[in-house]
Amino acid sequence: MDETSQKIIDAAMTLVRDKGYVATTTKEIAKVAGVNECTLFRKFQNKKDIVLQGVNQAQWRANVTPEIFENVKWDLQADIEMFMRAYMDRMTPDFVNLSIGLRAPQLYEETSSLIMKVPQAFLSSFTEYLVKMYEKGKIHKADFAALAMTIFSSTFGYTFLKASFGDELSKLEKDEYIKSSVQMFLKGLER
Amino acid sequence: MDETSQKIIDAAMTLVRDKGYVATTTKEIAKVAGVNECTLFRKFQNKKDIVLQGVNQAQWRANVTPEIFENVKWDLQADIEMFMRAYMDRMTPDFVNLSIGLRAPQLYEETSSLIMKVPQAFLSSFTEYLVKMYEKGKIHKADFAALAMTIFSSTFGYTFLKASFGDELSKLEKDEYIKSSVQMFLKGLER
DNA sequence: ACCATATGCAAGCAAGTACATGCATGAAAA
DNA sequence: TTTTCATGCATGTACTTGCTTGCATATGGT
Repeated sequence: MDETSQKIIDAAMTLVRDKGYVATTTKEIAKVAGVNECTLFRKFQNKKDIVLQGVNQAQWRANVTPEIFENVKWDLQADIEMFMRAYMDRMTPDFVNLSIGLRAPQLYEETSSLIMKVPQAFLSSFTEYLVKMYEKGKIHKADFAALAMTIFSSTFGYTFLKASFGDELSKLEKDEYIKSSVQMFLKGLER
Repeated sequence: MDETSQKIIDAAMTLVRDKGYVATTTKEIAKVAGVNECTLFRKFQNKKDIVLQGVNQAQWRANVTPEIFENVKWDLQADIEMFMRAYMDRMTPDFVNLSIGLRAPQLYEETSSLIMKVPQAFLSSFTEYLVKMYEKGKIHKADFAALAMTIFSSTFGYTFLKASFGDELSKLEKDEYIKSSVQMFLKGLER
């Protein structure tokens, strides 16, 4: 990837994040990238191509993969905190807004599976973790997929609400939120 | 509000929900409403005006207000279930998608406070409820604003994820989700 | 010195977009 | 019956949008 193409992709992704795919014009992409508009079409087939190449770059993805949950300590409190923090550290407001900016009918088909990968990675890793904790006798029997969904939803929900409304909805800091949530989850899980 | 204007608003809101504000054209609004395009501009100042009048109509809002939480039973399990169900019944996938469709730079300033009202209503009502439950000696002392945020986030998160990905992310039904979540929340709250 | 390549610049094009207007028509109110 | 009003229809306007093209210039490799 040459420097010019990268500048174009970065400009496009930034704009999509800030105003959405449809509202992002090729003219503005060129301006932000500091290149002439026709250069866009020499480097890429069309506007959509720019964004699709962007979403396939590591730096324009929230890097939430099953691997980041590898070093679990088999301590419920520490591990749930780690899971939540791992998600929140990677899924920054920028990535939340980018995911929403990509929600255009013209793109949805090609990006939705990619966008879904992050929640999927979290959910399956966490469900697996709970099952193993049960096998170790550390938590009592329950519907682990459902509990994983609850804990993920609350993590996702907080992240999304913060990205959308900032401190206007809740002034609660990430660390406080995690701590207080985990306290409640713990008692519902421990045997 | 005459019938024609209402048809125009309904068409506009439906399209904004399905493809977003910027991608929604006046031509298509007219087509879906079954009127001539120029009629739009006889009834409304401009495209934005149509949508703004729409968001100010009750039927285009998820009717989540503090009043819906009035008939609490002061029974933790029943009440949390009621709170979650009340939100989910009103905040349908259609409303979730509409909220996202309204996220356009041209509209954001005038609609964000309206969109935020629903989470605000839920959060403040639920925090208030927890405080009263504490005063009644039914739950132990905790950071009630934080706990309310956790429970709301998980409710919001599930609703949003379902609206976005349907059953592809989780096949969990609403009722199962509520039941399983509340079980976990309960043990973390009860004294 | 020569040449390939990348880019800027200017112009343009076809389609689309929000919005406007003058006139005809039909239905309802007077 | 006459008048008023809402609407359709056709046409138009000013502007934007994605995308293209031909030519000039600069840069760096050989």
